[in-house]
Amino acid sequence: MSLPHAILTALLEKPSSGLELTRRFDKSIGYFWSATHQQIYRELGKLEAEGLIRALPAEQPARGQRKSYEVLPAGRAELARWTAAAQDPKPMRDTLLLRLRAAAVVGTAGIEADLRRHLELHERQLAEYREIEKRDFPPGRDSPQDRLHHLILRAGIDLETFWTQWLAHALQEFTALPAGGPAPGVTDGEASNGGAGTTPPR
Amino acid sequence: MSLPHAILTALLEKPSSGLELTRRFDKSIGYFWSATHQQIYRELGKLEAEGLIRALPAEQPARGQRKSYEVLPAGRAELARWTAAAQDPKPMRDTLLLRLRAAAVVGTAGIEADLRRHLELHERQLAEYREIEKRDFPPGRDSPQDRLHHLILRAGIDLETFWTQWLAHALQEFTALPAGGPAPGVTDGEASNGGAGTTPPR
DNA sequence: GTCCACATGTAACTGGTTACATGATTGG
DNA sequence: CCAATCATGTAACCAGTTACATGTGGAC
Repeated sequence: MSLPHAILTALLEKPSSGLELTRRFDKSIGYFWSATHQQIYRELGKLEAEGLIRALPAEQPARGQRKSYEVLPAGRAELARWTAAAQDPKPMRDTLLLRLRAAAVVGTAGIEADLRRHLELHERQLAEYREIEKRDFPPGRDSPQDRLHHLILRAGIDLETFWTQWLAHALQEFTALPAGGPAPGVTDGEASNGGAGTTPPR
Repeated sequence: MSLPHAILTALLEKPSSGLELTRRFDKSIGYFWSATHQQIYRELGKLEAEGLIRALPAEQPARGQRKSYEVLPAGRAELARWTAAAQDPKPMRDTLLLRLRAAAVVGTAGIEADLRRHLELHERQLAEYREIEKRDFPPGRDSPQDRLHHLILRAGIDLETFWTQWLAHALQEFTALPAGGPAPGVTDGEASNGGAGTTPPR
């Protein structure tokens, strides 16, 4: 139940149309809560039906016509309630770690290139965050809003820093590893054909 | 499409029944790819239908009777293919950061307690990881499998370290912040009732 | 024999993803 | 007036979640 609240936040920061929201979800809020335009339109419909937001007046006969929304008092109240409510952190889900675990069983062949690619992606993201920090948070400005936004950005920066460092370390480790084939030292009873492509992918 | 591969990995490490898998997904693999027993049974069914795994023989008339599975060559091949295939990292989704962003608009009242709680949870997880490291990775042992597993655990440790540090920093920042009410300096045109509870939660 | 823990499973729902459809506006 | 682009929307699907149902075997 987070998307509606992400939208409420975005709309409070600035009333917008569906497409404007979509664009803003490509950066800023989207850095930690992404959404596609289909999700956003669907959710805008629900929020309007529930009376948490309303379309800004300006006679719109629907399709092709831009429609902007603003948050109603009830929407602001709901957002405040949600923000203050206790929520458990979700258990993390990371495919890359899963793939490494799999590689320990079926062999590391092929995965190294993708680690390198991920490292590059994270480095790029980190650079982008640092750029934003330099641009939007020069020393001196520190209203409560600034401090909170900076704090959030810091989380992004530190996370990307973690990933780049860990991936660099992982790649280093890989060069020390024997080879790429099916993991030596691991055998299974009868089903051992070495992992060649016997079957079409699912 | 990661759950089936998580299961294949787990089954290659050790053939198991559905419930055994469920238990193993509460730790180990579950630390970075969690799953409930319903998901697991459903997926075991699919994997068997596709010929990637098979039930170990021992006449089982279904319900209430434990049924163990092992991976077939085709399953191992599919896992190797998936492991080596390039995959983009998923954009991250974090509710806590979203809530902070919302707090910058509707006020920080109430959120501090939950930050403190999260900090405690992450500290506990970190301690658990360190415990595992001490137990399972004493200096000296370093087969390729050990190195990979240790590398994965390291990711967990470093991630939890990041969260604990960031949360501690955030809480420090909070004590310096003015107060808890609706964010000062932010006003919106007409819909400003201060965020009091006008409406029942959705 | 009854109760409880173990083990497998079904059904309904929610949120996110992918593919596609349709109308309006604008530049050439 | 036609193509490209902007803008809103529908439909089908898939993965994960929640709640519940059913059978087995052992402890008492």
